[in-house]
Amino acid sequence: MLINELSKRTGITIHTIRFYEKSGLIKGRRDGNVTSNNYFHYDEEIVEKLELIRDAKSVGFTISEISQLIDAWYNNKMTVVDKLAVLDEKMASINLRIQQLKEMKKLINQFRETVEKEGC
Amino acid sequence: MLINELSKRTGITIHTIRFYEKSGLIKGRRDGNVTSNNYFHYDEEIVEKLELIRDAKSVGFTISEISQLIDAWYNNKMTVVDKLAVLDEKMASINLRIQQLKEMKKLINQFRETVEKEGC
DNA sequence: CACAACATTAGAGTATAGTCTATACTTGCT
DNA sequence: AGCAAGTATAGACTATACTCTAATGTTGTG
Repeated sequence: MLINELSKRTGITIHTIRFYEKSGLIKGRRDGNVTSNNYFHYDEEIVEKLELIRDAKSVGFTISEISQLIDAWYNNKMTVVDKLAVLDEKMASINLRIQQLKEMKKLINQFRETVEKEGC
Repeated sequence: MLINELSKRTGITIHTIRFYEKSGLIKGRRDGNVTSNNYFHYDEEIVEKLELIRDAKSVGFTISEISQLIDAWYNNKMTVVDKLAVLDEKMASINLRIQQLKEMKKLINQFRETVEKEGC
């Protein structure tokens, strides 16, 4: 599929897709049979990657972290050990973030109680 | 205390403290008795606020969200109802984030299993 | 009183992550 | 053929959150 369809499939704008491509997160391929244009083609794997990017972004991962994650998942040049190391590292950072969020919840709950008392 | 001490107490650089001050998150007061300089003075409440800012930043809140949170907590002009609304909203966004992180964990675990299989 | 250390303001610079514009070429429909 | 819609590239622009520099004035210690 071409970029327009990819954009519609994923809900990510063409501009942002191009930005991700420039950033090295995804890579379209050119059709060797076609010489009249240099349009990029994208397959289902790219759709998957963009969905991963969206999910990873929503939890606060940076482009560079997502890049590592995509490498661990799709890059065949990486060894299994290296891939697992990346995945474990990301898992640890997610666990840390969950822990911090839970502490923030506690804090806000304390705030909340004080504010409620204040109201009486 | 002056900005240098505040910086040492909180571990936040003077530059960043000044940036937060310009952004309206904190506000030093000037000593009316002193006319020879216009140094800002900061009290324990400011230390608390900076700690809140650091915690809130670590879970991904933006300056503008943190600003709302500080208002809900310290601003006496806000009604209790408005304060609670802000706190509830922040709590909801934290819960959403935790949910998203848990889904990301699931995803990474799936990745992990596939990679491990691949290694055999 | 010299002078290092500290304070203030204004404004420039950096990094991240887009977002948009201009220019130019290609494709598909009539 | 004409023309709207799609595509590519380069580069400008924006927002957020710092980070740093320069200029200038103040304070405290030997």
